[in-house]
Amino acid sequence: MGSDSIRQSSPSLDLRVGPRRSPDQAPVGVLEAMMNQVSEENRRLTEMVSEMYTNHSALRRRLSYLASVAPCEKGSASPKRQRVDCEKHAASDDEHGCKRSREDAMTKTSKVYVRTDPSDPSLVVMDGYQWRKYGQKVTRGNPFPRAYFRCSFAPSCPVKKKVQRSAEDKSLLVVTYEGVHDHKHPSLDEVYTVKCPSHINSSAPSIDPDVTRQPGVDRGLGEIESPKFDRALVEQMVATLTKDPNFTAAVAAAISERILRHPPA
DNA sequence: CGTCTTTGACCTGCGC
DNA sequence: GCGCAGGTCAAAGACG
Ligand SMILES: [Zn+2]
Repeated sequence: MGSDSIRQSSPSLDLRVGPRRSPDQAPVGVLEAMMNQVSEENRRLTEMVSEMYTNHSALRRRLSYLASVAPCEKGSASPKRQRVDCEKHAASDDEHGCKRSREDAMTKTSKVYVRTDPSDPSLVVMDGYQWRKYGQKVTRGNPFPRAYFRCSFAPSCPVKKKVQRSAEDKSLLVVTYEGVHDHKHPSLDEVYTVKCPSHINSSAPSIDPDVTRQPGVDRGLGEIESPKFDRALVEQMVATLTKDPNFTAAVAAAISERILRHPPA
């Protein structure tokens, strides 16, 4: 739809001259315009994330209030460990006395639900981080195995996650994150902080738009940032991405990390 | 060849 | 102390 506008290459756009540029017929201005476009979308997505964070905080306050008014009780599957259902988003770990022996102060847990294809037996959730599986167990009360992952993006990162298909809803994956990453999100945060000055390396799975955002180089591209065009494109992107469970998982992971890093109140 | 997955063995906490 | 269940280790194999 709006992609027509991208293809219109304005000759006034190729201002930036990189150190190494392939002299083929590739419209550099168009590419930079697209990158600028993507960077703007990325900025909007960040705003969306922070907005979602705000909403989440409000919902959490409300949830804790409701929980304090009417303590949850829904005896369903297993008589013990049922409490976990009530404290699903508990970032504080001192209200229940279960397993806080090893690094108790540093382990913060969060639970994320990801909708996937029920026929897909893999427990891999693409949330942007890099995980290494180190175990799998069949647990009681659930015919589906639980997979154990460790963050392998940074060698010293203490974060672990458990992934298990819900016994009730086969299309639902329950992802339990434990700990806080000691590094940036490889596909979200890093995009906004890492500067890749001379060339674009494509090792990261994400887009890296900020090459055009360095101070002093991205002026003169403002005319492409038509707000109307942006809105249509972003809305289309959002509509597409929200259908993607992997994207949902990535956003959920990013939100969880933000909450864990900056807990409300 | 390095990295990741698989999987059985092992460790640990907890209830009885 | 024993048994059970959850969590982790590590050797072996797969994969690029
Ligand atoms: Zn990590």
